[in-house]
Formats: sequence, C-alpha cells, structure tokens
Amino acid sequence: MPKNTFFNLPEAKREAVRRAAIAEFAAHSFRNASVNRIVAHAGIAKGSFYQYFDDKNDLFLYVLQVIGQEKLQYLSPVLQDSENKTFAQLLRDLYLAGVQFALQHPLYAEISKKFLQSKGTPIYEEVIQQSLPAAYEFFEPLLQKAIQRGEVRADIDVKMTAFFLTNLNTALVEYYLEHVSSNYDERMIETIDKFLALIIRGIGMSTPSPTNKTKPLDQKEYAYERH
Amino acid sequence: MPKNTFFNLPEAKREAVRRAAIAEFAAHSFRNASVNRIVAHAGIAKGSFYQYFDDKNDLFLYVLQVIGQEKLQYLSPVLQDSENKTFAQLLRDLYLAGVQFALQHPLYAEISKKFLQSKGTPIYEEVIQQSLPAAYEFFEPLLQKAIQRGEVRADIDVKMTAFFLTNLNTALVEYYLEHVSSNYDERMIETIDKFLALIIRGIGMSTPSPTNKTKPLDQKEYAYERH
DNA sequence: CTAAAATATGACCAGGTGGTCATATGACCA
DNA sequence: TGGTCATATGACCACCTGGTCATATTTTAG
Repeated sequence: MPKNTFFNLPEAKREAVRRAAIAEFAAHSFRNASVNRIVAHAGIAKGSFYQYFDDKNDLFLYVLQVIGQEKLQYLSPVLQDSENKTFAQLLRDLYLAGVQFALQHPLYAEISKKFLQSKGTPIYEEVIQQSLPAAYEFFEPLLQKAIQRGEVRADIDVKMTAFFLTNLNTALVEYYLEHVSSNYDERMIETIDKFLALIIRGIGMSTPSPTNKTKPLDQKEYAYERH
Repeated sequence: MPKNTFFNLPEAKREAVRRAAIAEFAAHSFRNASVNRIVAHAGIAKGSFYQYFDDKNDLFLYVLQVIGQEKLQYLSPVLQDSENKTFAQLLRDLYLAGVQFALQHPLYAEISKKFLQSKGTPIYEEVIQQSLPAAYEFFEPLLQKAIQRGEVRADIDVKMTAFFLTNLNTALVEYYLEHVSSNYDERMIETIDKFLALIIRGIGMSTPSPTNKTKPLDQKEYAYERH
C-alpha cells in the first residue's frame, strides 16, 4: 500500500502519478516498466516517489487495486439481478460489459492482459497471494446454478467449463478489437451473439431439444442497456 | 539468419548454442533474455556470438525456425490423412498431438507462449512479417471442408470460429498442465474429449439431430496412436 | 520570530544490458 | 619458415535499471 505521504498529496499530484503509472504499466510489463520514466512523466523527483511508495511492487499493487475497484463497480449492475436472467442472458451481459469496459479503458485492459501473461513471475505470485482466487472461479457458482435450473447440460465439467468461459472472455475482447472494430458499435452485439452461439450450441450439427430454453441467437427480446 | 561461421561450427558447439538459447528464451521474454547469459551458458565468448549471429533478433528468429520445423514434422502425420477422418476426429488428433508436443518439448511450448504474448513488440512484428500468416488461419480451410461435408453448422462465422479454436488449443494445454497433470497419462484423452464435447455440442441443453455424424463423446472407436 | 518536523530533490550507487573492437589464436598453404 | 586468413576472445562502451541518502526546502507549531 502507498504510504500516508501519498494520500496526503493534493489530488492533482496523486492523479498525475496514477496516470503516469497506468501509462507505463500499459506499455511495459511489470518488469520492464521503468520507475524513472514514471517519475519523469508524473513530474516528480525520484526521491519523492520513494516517499510515496515502498517500491515498484507497491505502486503496481495500488494500480491493480484501482483498476479492480473500477471494474467491479462497472460490472455490479449486471450481477445485481442475475436471478431474473437466463444463464445465456447473464453471460451475454457479462461479456458485453466486459468488452465495453475494455473499450472505455484500453489502458486498464492492457495492464490486465500483461499481468495475466506474467504468470510465474514473482510479482504475479505476490498479487495472487495477496488478493483473489483465480478469476475463473467467478463462473463456477453461476454454472452450478444454471445446471440446477436446467439451462446448462449437467454432464459438463464445471471447473473446466469455467476455465473455458474465462478464457473466451479474453479471446472475445481480443477478437473484437483486432478483427471487428476498435469502437463500440452495432457489430459488438453481433459479435458477442455469435460468440455466445458457439458457446451455447457448439459448432456441431444439432437441433435444439423441444424444451430448450436458451436460443440466444434468435432471442432478441432482452436488450442490453447501452452506456 | 545465422552467418556461415555458425553453420561451419562443429555440431556439438552449435548444439550448445541452441540449447543455451532455448533455455534462455523459455525462461525470459525476448526483451529480457540476456545474450550474456546465453554465451556464458553455451561456453563461448561474447565476441564469438556476434560472429555467428547479427544480433539477438537473428538468434531468436533462428530458434523459432527450428521449433517451427520440429512441430510441423510432428503434426504432419495427423494432417496427412485428414480426408479419412471426421472433423471431430481431426480436431481431436490435432489437439492431442499439440498437447503431446508441448509435453515433450516444454521449453518450446514456453517459448511459443511467451512469443505469442509479446504481440505489439518490435520483434513480434518482425517475425510475423518475415514468416507466417496468423496461426488461426490454419483452421479456416478445415472448417470450410467440414461445413461442406455437413459435419459443422453452416451458419457459424468461419473466421471467428477458427480464432476460437486456436485460442482453445492454447487454453487446453494450459488447463491440462495446471489442473490435471504435467505428464502424459490417461487423463489427457479424457480432458481432450471433454473439451471437444464443449466445442462440438456447446454447453446448452440440446439433443443431437438424428442424422448427426459427430458424437465425439460416445465415439471411442477411433483411437489415437500413442507415441 | 524560531525551531522542529515533514517533505522534496537529484546526484549517486552497484549491477545489469546489447553490442564493438583491437588483439590473440591456430589452421592452412607456399 | 613466413604469411594469410578465418575465427576466438573479453575488456570496454554507452546506456539503463531500482533504490538510497545527504541535503535543501516548505510546512507546521509554539
């Protein structure tokens, strides 16, 4: 955690440090990120930096915390009324919100991506240990409930599928940015629905069972609120 | 490309350089890989290194080329008789071979992984431009053919699905190594089949159509040759 | 006003980097 | 033998890193 000296700073200066740090960590992995560049960019002396933070780790943890808070806040309305949605709807809303968050905060997305890629490095272990369980555990209870409701096949491997859904979330953002558009536009919902169709129905030939409740491709009645 | 001086070297020395380079690039990203450590590990003088290679890029490109050749050779029997297999069988064999290759050559797998993660860096661009189209284009023609044969739904987005399949290949290796085992054992085929079931059938409730030819979960008659 | 406490500063440190180059070595040939 | 040529070598270069610390400045308190 940053020292008190940091939180005592005028907001403008704190913001300058945050901005510089976020830009640096988005452009370089933790290891390659340079404190020298950060302080230069933030317009503070090197010595001052070490009066605000213990070291580079300390700053990085703080940045991740800020990003995490913002993302949680962004996703909270989607999760709020998950009870009233089918699993497909929930998944759709989560992916949509995820892509939108990434588009609105490309630097955050880049930092998260770089961080997840740094698996195995000391800083990764430090962050993991200090905070969260693996991100994919987020999907496990949601899948369990969907199975109970009869919306998802009961013979799937829940853990594996959760892993799979988390992975696809990242892949979806990557695909959209790289092959569709770098903005929010009508193609985003299209893209997400195609992705969802793959997840729900798979690629194989098959016909939905008569009692099937999840036909996300044809199911346009649940519109996502635009932000 | 390495200079002639490198290819004139006795094989033992060349092999020492390759081994040292592979170990280094597996342990560190291109940028963080150290020529100093490589030469120390290979037992050659720094100056000698620069008589064999133009620079660090040159060495890295050479290493990637060696890995690519070996992998292609490893996969070739699988692709050889793709005509006689269903798409599900082919996919199964490809994933299986992919995981096996990763297990047999963990350092290669690590280098490939680190390389794919370096998207956006100068070396990534240099490699891409110098060689291959995106890896996911590999799946496009296979999918096209599977659609023609009626094994895969015709309404999928081929490009997106190819991207998706490539991504899952990586995810599969990661999942297996992290959550199942770090060796080749009977659980590998299990894991791959569960993965395949997700891809082919999706997670949603559905019953296979009567004419469906791909039921990979129940279909154990095509055994994969073990290596 | 003074004194003390808090904060700001950048020169400096040891340790690393990729790459260069003058020099040494040894194989080959006349 | 002497001469030529490819190769081997590691000291050296400029540059960068994260982090320290003595000193200067500003803020606060009495």
